[in-house]
Amino acid sequence: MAGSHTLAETERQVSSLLRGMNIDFKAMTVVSNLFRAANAARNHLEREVLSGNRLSWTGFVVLWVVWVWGECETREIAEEVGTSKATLTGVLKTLERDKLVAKRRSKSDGRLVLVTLTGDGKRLMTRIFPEFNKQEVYLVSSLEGSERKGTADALRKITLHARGDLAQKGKKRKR
Amino acid sequence: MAGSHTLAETERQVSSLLRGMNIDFKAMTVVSNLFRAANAARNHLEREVLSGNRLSWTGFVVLWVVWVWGECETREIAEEVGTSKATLTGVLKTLERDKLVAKRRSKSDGRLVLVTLTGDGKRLMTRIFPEFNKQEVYLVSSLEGSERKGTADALRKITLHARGDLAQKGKKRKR
DNA sequence: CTCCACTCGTTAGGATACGAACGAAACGAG
DNA sequence: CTCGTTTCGTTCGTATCCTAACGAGTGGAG
Repeated sequence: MAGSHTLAETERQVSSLLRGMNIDFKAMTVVSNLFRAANAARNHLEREVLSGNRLSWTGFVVLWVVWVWGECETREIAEEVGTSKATLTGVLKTLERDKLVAKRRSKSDGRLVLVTLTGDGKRLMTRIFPEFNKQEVYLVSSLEGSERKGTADALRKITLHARGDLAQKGKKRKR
Repeated sequence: MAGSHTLAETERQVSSLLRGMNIDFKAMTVVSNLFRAANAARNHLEREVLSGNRLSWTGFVVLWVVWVWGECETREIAEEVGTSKATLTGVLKTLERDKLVAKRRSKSDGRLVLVTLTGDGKRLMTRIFPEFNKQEVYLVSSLEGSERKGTADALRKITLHARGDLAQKGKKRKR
């Protein structure tokens, strides 16, 4: 988790390996810092908030979506959480086993499955979300107010850009 | 993956659920955008570069570390990659099966295992890393030059802050 | 030299993750 | 109504991913 090597050291090594291949180190730095930060933040939140409550990261995100938006179709949850349908099936199985969510079939469309929070699920989220947000505050506490907005904006741009070609690919798939 | 709901909508929902509990939405926004961006970027890179080469994300990162730094102890790789030792064992097994890395025991310390890239591994990295970097450039291409530096700096701050308590916990574990 | 605490990598067991293939349900065209 | 297509969630197979427990190797204390 540490990434003990300095950026400058890494840069020197990569330079000598790819001499004359025109590597953009600035871009590399932004992207690698993105993954380092996301990893570190996720580990922090899992350690400080989730593991003590027997919750996985994805399990928590699923609970959060259903908690905020109420009864959801599983395809909506998968979309919002950012996992495949197959993964969500497994995560919901775990959450259902732990009595945190309940599933039922839609009456208007027999293919759909609707998910709701149980009483336990609601109580759990009401209890731990404030803790979770407290740790979010901790994570960004080394950033100035203006820096937070700028960072959030930049991250949003990266997200949209990365997803851009995804939408195009979806359209192209005509068969 | 989409996250179709607006921030304002989400904020309204969360507000009504936690009325009077003092949630910091700015911090929530930064952190959630961090995860969205990292997820989207990772999916983009897996789709555009890795999946065509039968490489998993972690497998690629492991190859990258060994490629840049030369023969490595497995504990160093795990540290640098950010996974547990147990996970690395499995990933190395896959990479070894695909003839991309080779392992050998250290002679000076019989507990250590040293990992090197095979010829195939080196050729693979020499071929795909420029592609990978090209996609990194694509990912940050919507950011101004100054914005890139600011974002990288902010992400570095978050990483260090998130890891801060980890180091303390490590020290406390006396037993 | 003999313990013994410590550090390695691996294993065991369970949960998460994906693409591909599948069966059930919905629904348009004929 | 019937057929073909599409859209669901699930299942299957495989690969990550974690913690905990483990066996082997190390090295200091006595």
